[in-house]
Amino acid sequence: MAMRHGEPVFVISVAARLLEMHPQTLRKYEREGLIAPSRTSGNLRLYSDRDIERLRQVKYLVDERGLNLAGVQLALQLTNRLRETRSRAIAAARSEPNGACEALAKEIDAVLAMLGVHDEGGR
DNA sequence: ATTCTCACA
DNA sequence: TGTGAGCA
Repeated sequence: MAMRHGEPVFVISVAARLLEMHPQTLRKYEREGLIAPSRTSGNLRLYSDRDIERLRQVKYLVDERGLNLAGVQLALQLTNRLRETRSRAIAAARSEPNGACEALAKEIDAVLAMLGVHDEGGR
């Protein structure tokens, strides 16, 4: 009934309530380049469930780990590169007999977890 | 009723 | 950082 990912969207008040954050904070994060919600033709911000997950990660990094926004930016970049590297490791594991790539993927998952990525399916 | 941007202190 | 004006 609900497309499991990608597009369905929430206006800022709903997203803020879901995340227990203020709409103002969400706007600021966008200004700082941490998130890029889509917009309606009337310019209203629309947050997808992917955006919500990303925002959850940001919240974790800020509240639990004490990172400032520059730190979050870095963490987000590290997350992207780690995910890319992880998919390569998975692909390599499929063509290599030894379990080295599998182990590598596991290690990457552990690092992603440190960055606040509590994955759904992973990737 | 809500959200948006901009401006001011 | 927060609050309010004026708009869509």
